[in-house]
Amino acid sequence: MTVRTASESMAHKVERQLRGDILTLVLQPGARISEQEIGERYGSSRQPGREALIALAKSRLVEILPQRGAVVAKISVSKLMQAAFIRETIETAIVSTACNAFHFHARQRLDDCLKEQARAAESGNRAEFRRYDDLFHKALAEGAGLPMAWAVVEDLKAHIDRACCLSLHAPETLAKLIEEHRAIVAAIDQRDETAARAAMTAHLCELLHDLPRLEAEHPDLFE
Amino acid sequence: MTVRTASESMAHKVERQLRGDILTLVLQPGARISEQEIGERYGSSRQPGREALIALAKSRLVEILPQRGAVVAKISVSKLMQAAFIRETIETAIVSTACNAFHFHARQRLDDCLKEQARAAESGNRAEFRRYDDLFHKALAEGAGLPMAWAVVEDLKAHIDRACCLSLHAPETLAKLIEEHRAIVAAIDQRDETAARAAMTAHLCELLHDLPRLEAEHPDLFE
DNA sequence: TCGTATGTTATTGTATGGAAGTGTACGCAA
DNA sequence: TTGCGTACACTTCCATACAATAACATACGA
Repeated sequence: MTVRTASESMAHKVERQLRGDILTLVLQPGARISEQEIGERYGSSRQPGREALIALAKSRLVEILPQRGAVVAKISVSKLMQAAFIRETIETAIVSTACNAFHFHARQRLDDCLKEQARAAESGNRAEFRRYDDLFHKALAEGAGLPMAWAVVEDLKAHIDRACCLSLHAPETLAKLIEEHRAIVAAIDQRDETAARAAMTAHLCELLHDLPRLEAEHPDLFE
Repeated sequence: MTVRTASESMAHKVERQLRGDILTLVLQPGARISEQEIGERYGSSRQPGREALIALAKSRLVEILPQRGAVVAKISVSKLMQAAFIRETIETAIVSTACNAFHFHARQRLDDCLKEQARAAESGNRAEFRRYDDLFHKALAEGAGLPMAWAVVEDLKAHIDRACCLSLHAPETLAKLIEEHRAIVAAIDQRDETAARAAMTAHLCELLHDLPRLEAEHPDLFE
């Protein structure tokens, strides 16, 4: 037990896997989880499980009830709307900045992401699609010289992602998302701040359309 | 040992105190700290010390060197500038929102903060002044219906605060800060978004003037 | 029946032992 | 002197033992 793979600590591994299972709704909102249980689930003792829970509680993905246990946080419309608002605020500022100065090597990464994302969309690999979606937004932030901004957004995004997981996007929706990414890149290349901000806003709004329907269909997963 | 005071766990207490000592430069940037040492310093065993270090590493206030120890993060101009940028982005969005709708009970809190802050400024109590400064910004966010936004800003603010701690403000500077707060409130009362955003931007820029001087005077505290 | 007291169980919170990793000092040979 | 190898000290990281606490069930008395 506890054979550490090269560089990643057990605690970090448990945290990463637990976060993944929560974000993909493998662990459903409202589920009770204990440190012990989490440790066993991912092949460790209580201690790494405990650290994972504390870490995820900081992102508000789990709620720790003192002396009693923890539960996977339910999807909160309020938290989701706030996260979406803050995300839009930050990401529009990112693309604004990107229009004025963009690091060369990050520009290349944007194209790579677009390509890989298109491939994932074709093969219907949603996990891969999402991964490159994240990498795209990360590359935008880094290109604008604002890596911390992505760290903030990534944390907020968790609350949005679980809702996204409920609304299974059709292939044409995936294609549309890629097109929106292209529009953002085009606006940055032309240094057109107004267009870039508008493109980013449109891109992020995409996700909120279905929210009322989702809540109606899955009332038990919402707060 | 380990007598828990009602509701706060030892781990949480150690984290709070350690954060305080780092933000006020009692623990200087660059200082090496171990779990053991932190535990002893605040009267606990290694475990709460460890949890505190992990928590503060998440806010990037300490850097954990795997298998080796931890150091108080040096003040990074890059992180500081990014934090300031993101903070300004979020807080201007907050006051924009506040102009369109502001919760009544939070409005009262704003006035309370202004009053208490003025009192702290007169008596020269800087810690108290800061505390009400935070509460003011928090009340703004909550009044706008965006408590999560404050949570994000509060975390980012840490990087800015340490630099602020270096530049000892004169009493007239404190008065000026309060005046800026008043201007923000006035703009919100008049529902003047443009003025509110401008007032907030001016208020936050205040802090960055001294930065080059500070870095020159304390090169060892910077990255 | 209702409310209170008590015991049981599950869980966290804390302390501590031990394994493994990292850097350093030292000795020794070339 | 320089380079190398070994031993050592220090630290994290994980596992586990123990204490404290909250919730629940159950028993008891009014």
